[in-house]
Amino acid sequence: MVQLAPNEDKTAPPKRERRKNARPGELLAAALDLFVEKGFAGTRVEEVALRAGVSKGTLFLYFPSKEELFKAVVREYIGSHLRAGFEALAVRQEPAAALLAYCIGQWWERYGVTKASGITKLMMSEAANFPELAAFYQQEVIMPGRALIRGVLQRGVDSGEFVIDDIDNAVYIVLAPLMFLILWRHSMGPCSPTSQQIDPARFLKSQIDILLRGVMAPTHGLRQGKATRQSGS
Amino acid sequence: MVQLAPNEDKTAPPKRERRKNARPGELLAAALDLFVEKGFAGTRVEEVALRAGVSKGTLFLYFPSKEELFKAVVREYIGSHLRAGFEALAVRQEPAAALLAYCIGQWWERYGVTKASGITKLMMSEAANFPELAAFYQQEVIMPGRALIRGVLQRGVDSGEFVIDDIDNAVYIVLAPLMFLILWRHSMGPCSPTSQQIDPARFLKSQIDILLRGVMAPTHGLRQGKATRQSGS
DNA sequence: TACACTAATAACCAATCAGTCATTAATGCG
DNA sequence: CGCATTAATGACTGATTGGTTATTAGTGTA
Repeated sequence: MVQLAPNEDKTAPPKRERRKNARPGELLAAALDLFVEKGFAGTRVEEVALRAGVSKGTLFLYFPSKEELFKAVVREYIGSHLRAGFEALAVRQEPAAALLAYCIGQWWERYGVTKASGITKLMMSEAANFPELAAFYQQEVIMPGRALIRGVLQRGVDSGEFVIDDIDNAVYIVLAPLMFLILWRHSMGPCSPTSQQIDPARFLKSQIDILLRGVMAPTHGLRQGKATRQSGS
Repeated sequence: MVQLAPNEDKTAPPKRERRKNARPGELLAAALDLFVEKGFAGTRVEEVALRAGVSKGTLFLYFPSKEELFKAVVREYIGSHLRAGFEALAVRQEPAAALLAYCIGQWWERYGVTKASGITKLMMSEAANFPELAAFYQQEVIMPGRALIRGVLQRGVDSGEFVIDDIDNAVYIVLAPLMFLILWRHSMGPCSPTSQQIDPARFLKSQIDILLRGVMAPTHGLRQGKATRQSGS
């Protein structure tokens, strides 16, 4: 994998490697790691560069500033999930309740549990200090995300499955537990005694059951008593 | 109000004032303002001192470090609310559902809408970067807060009003929308277009109605269809 | 092998900030 | 009034960090 340079016959890799097309991806991956771990302000660009195996100067060769580096991370690691969501909304034809459960499940499995979800926490944390980043995130993530959930709910209303007076508020009621879970996982969660840990799957299931009960039209089912109950220790 | 010093016959107040017992409170108030506005790491102690009308050196005369200053702010502005909560739990004898609604209402009116709630957002934001502060907050706020809500829910279970299998999870289901609301208000909220603003009262009412529906024992009422619906534009 | 091109580097700059300390000046007391 | 006490100051330190740039060294080509 590492080509031996003849400068020293040991296993020493060459000091400088020219890999112009590999650098951006490696820098983005390193930046994601560190932004999630330490926040935007708390991350030093030199550390990002070092983790990506280059010097600080090289980083600025590929991204003009720390802010642009962050924006690139968002585009790379969040944009794809949103696109997948809209794709699902377009092609899946199951009932709206199932679609909602599916979306939330996918959101958790493919985003919530990953490192990338730290970006959401980071934005909530630092939006006030970096208004330009906040505006970017608002435009690039929040508005599409809200539109996506709104689309799911609207479909349920149109088909008669759901009865929702105030869809805008309902969108937030869907979002709140998801945001809370992410926030918790990336902030106080790791500091909590293990006895008080949140079980994400159980928490989400409870919330979704309660939520669906609240929006399902009376004519539709979901009458199983198991809704918000689990047998748990 | 300002005593004229004879050094200049203008309205100039004396350059130095000795007010040993007033300083801590003024510093704490200034610190709350700035911590909430800019976060812990983002706040400069000199700025806190200046806002309190003293020099940086004076601040360190009363608080040995920035971290201790923050802890003092938490004790001053959050501790009191928790004590009030436990007091309410001890003396109020209404049904548990009403007590829960009362607590949440009070929490919002007396904490959520105030500047102090920014501390909660701040901790969620910066816990990862300041483990010592996180541990302090865990001990001083989260554990008592959780115990408080747990107490309310437990009373409902004991009296037969509520049926809750997994009380620990239920505590988080009560907490999540509250945390979300605070987080939103102090982070992305101010960046949102006015058309997409959250109406806190409506949001909370919706969530509580849904929640109560989920935990009320079948024999108990709460059968009014108005639960999660409002006539809204 | 010699050369041109440019990816990569590391030293450098200017700005920022938590915490210190010698100095200064209110204040209360005799 | 005059002095001792101590609250308050602000200049200073040392460490950190975003961003710049002159220099160095891989790489492909002839």
